[in-house]
Amino acid sequence: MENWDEIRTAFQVARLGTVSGAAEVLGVHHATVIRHIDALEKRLGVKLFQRHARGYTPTEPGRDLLSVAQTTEEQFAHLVSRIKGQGETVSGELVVTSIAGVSDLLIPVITSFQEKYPDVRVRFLTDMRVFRLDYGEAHVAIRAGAGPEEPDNVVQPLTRINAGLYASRSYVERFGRPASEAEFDGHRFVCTDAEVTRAPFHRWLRATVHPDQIAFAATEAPAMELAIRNGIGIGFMMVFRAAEDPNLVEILPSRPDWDSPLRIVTHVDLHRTKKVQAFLTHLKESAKDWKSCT
Amino acid sequence: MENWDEIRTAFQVARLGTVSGAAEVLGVHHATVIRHIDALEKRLGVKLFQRHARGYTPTEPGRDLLSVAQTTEEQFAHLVSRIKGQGETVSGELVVTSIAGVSDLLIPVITSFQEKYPDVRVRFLTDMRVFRLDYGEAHVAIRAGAGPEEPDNVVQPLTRINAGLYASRSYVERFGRPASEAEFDGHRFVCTDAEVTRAPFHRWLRATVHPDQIAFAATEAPAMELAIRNGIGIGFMMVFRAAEDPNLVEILPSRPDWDSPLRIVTHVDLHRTKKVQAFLTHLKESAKDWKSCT
DNA sequence: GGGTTGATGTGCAAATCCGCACAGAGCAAT
DNA sequence: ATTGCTCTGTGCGGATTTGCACATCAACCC
Repeated sequence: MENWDEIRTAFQVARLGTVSGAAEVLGVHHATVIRHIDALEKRLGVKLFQRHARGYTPTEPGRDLLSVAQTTEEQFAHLVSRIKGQGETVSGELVVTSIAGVSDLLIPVITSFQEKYPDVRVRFLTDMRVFRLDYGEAHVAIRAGAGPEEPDNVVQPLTRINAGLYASRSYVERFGRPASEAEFDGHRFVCTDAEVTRAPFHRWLRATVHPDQIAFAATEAPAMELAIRNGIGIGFMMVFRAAEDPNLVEILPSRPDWDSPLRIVTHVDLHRTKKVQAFLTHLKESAKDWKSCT
Repeated sequence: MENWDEIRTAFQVARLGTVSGAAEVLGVHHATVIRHIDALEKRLGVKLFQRHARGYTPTEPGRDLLSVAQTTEEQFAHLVSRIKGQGETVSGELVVTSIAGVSDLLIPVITSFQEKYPDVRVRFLTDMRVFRLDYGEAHVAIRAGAGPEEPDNVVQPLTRINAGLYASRSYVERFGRPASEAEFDGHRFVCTDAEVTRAPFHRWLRATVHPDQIAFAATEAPAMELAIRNGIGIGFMMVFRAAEDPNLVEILPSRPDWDSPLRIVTHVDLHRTKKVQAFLTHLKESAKDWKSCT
């Protein structure tokens, strides 16, 4: 069955009983209605209406079409009200993606967001690969650094995430605590295994220490953290994570060039919706509290 | 929601994920599909798809539209198969109308027709007024005489229905039995009360006997029959009805100009359908058996 | 890395569709 | 009976829609 518009026209004719009435409701000329009916009947090979001077009386197939199209119209009306309504209400699905390193920060934000908007079903995705917003894979992405972005993505700065150079107490007791970069000789370090990294502190560490001093390298941040906590070597950790562990010692004072900017990235089409906007404001509000722990 | 065709276009795009694929399925150019989507989104004020170089990914409203339109397409497909199928099968409703006088003949025909086609639900209407086939009031009408018909009605002769002049035995015992029209003086007659009647035998009776001889007049045939049976006077009855009553005496031999032709009338649009054709052949077949009792 | 494939997006011409005007016909009421 | 109103039906001019061609871009394969 092709041409749903003709079904809609026939539906109004069957409902109202006259071509003129249907034309008025549909907002078209009555000649158009006649032509739609003629075309539809010709394709079906069945008369849908008995024509007479007082109007069109639906035949049995016409009454069948009437009842089917009646429910169709109601379904479409519900669909439109849902679609138009959901552009203004905060409900449905919200897909958030981020680098794994900040999931500890985001989970409380998402939790409180869900408490504020119970109708929202949040999916939180973390993966090695970068999710593509223009493929509809996520509504909001939290990314680090100043990498390139798609042209249709709107980028907003969120906060700066501070990294610090830490070692465990057991490491310090065994190897001592260097007072500055000059005393790094003979020390062991923990670094990322990835050849290319956008994290500025890792680039700094690579440039500062000799490759032989890298005692442990891993691709994932949790493994590196565990290595530092177990005393394998000195390495970078998020300040807010290290603060929770009294067994860690800050080796050098924090430096601004170790900071990594966090960006909020959304697709331009989704950025305007109330749902995304609600999450963005909630996220930025929550980020103010992060300052205290970074 | 106006313009159901655009919903259908959006449905195919959401289902297939690409504009090109939807265009091929719909049998239109892909530019048309793009314009339909653009127009629909513009009117809804909501993006239904995320556009990217590999195709269109439906957003949450787009997926909602997909599921709604999916069921719509199935409903329409079922509707079309029902409509196209019912033009070829004998099922559904069949409305038959006739003058009240021949209902005794038609009821057995309808009964055997229903036994032959159990899926058919027959409505048999008899009324004083003439039902209008072009208003869709009935599929088949059985009418008497050669009255005028609507231009779109197709007329077929069914049979000739014979009327005879009868009186009850009690009347004959009391008033005698006229051997011919010449001996009608002093006799009492039963006739229709309607000023205009299409029945030829009633016109003949009006023209033959003096109005004062009409002892009983009624608008409905059963009343006249009862009057004849009760001996009020001489009157016309259908031969097939009088044959059942041994208490009736035929006054004059049947004459051809008393016959009334029965016509089958159908609307041209409905005449082609299998359902109507099945009833017509069944009716004509049954009418052959009537000859024996007329 | 370059060619190829298959996708989206846009200007322009053609075809289709729509609206207007008018004719025809039936019903109702005066 | 006649007038008036309403509804269907059709030819024609115009406007919207469609199709075509081409540009562009991303992904894939050799």
